[in-house]
Amino acid sequence: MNTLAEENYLKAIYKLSLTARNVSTNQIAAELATKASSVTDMVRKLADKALVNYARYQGVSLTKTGEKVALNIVRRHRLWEHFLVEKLHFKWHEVHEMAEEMEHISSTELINRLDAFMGYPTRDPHGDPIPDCDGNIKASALKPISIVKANTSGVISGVGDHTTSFLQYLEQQKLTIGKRVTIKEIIGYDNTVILEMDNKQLQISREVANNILIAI
Amino acid sequence: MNTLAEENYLKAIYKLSLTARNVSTNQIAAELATKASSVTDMVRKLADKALVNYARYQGVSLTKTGEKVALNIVRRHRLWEHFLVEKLHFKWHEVHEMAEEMEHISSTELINRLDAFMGYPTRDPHGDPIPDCDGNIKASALKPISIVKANTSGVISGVGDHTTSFLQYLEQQKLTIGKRVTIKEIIGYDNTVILEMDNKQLQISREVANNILIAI
DNA sequence: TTATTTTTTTAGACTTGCCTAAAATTATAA
DNA sequence: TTATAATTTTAGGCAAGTCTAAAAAAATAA
Ligand SMILES: [Mn+2]
Ligand SMILES: [Mn+2]
Ligand SMILES: [Mn+2]
Ligand SMILES: [Mn+2]
Repeated sequence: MNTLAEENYLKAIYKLSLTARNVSTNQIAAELATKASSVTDMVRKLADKALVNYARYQGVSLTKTGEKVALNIVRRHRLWEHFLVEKLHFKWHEVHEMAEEMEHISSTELINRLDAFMGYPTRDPHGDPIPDCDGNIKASALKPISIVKANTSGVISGVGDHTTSFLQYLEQQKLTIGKRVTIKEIIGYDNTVILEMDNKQLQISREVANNILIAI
Repeated sequence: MNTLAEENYLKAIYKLSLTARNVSTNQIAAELATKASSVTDMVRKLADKALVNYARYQGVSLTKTGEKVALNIVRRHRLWEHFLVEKLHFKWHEVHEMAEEMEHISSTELINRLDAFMGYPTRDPHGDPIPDCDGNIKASALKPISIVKANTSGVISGVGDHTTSFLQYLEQQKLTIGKRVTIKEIIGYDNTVILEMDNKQLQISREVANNILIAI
């Protein structure tokens, strides 16, 4: 149906569309580590296939069809990540690169059986919601720790940064999905956040607090 | 390391090498449903990478390195087939196409964990041996039913034809891996074989008998 | 052994996806 | 509002992998 390159572009456009209605050529190029001119070429092809809306110099958005395709790729990516962590016991920072390859395995039946095999998980190892087989996805109302008020308590439910180094740091600090934390104080000077977790206190930087998402 | 196309060529050459020392351009073209001229191009590239021995008009053979790479692809293919049947409950005739894609997932650690997850299986759903992580593979001494003498008994342990239609036919007849059969008689006229299995008699054609492999 | 057929390689071309450099357009600043 | 800067597109090109048609080599037949 769609080539590997096309799938990667659609997923990138989907991701960028979460924080912008119209995605720019340069944003896509940065996301995919490619050049703006390559993006222009590909976006034209995707527009010909009616997967994106595109007018030159105006940026790109997914069509309804394009969004469905993108959600399907996201579904595959996240289900494979879940499999790698839950069944093959990889750590949450180890799975993304493998899932980048596995998300392109095309069989729908395969992915639906994988879903069933794992008991229809709703979230991937990083807390991101897994779209169902019809492309429905739960928009989770999570907040970065950095913006909640002092004395608020919540459960770590997602991360805003998926890099290996960040995930490894969180794991080392035991700041993992499902942990309950209470924001005790935000220091005015540099926005350092003082947390309480497991009856112990710990401090995290503004940068880290920005990338830990909690459900209140 | 190697591209998807290169991997497919190496696997094809490996397969053809099981029944010929030097594989011809046309044989590879037929196996991969491509043209002889394309094969010549690719075989040159593989020779440059020291994965095959090649001299024009002389055919192709795998180098030691090339064989190791090929065995690794075969390992991945067969482990994924085993996963699809044993964990996701696909039928043995449904898994080959999916495994054709999955065999190209590159992580060695992934495949080793998958191997462990399934308890280090030694054979794929079609009875073919699975190479271990060092590329060691057991050459199985199986015989087609068509060449054994009357009153021989053996266990179905492999198939010589992996097409969907053949596998479906075998399943319908309950002629599956692990079943014990006794060859009662081979009719001289058209080489029809009369078998006994589960205390019942059944007849199979010479063609079918040729493609059922038994261990005696 | 020479002629014919088959196999394999070469030549030239096409598509996909990518690149650099230059031109066009849009955004920002003076 | 005009000049400058940033973004985006166009133009031209390259590598991988494929194809068709023609040439070369090898195998087979007369
Ligand atoms: Mn991921
Ligand atoms: Mn994820
Ligand atoms: Mn197979
Ligand atoms: Mn098999």
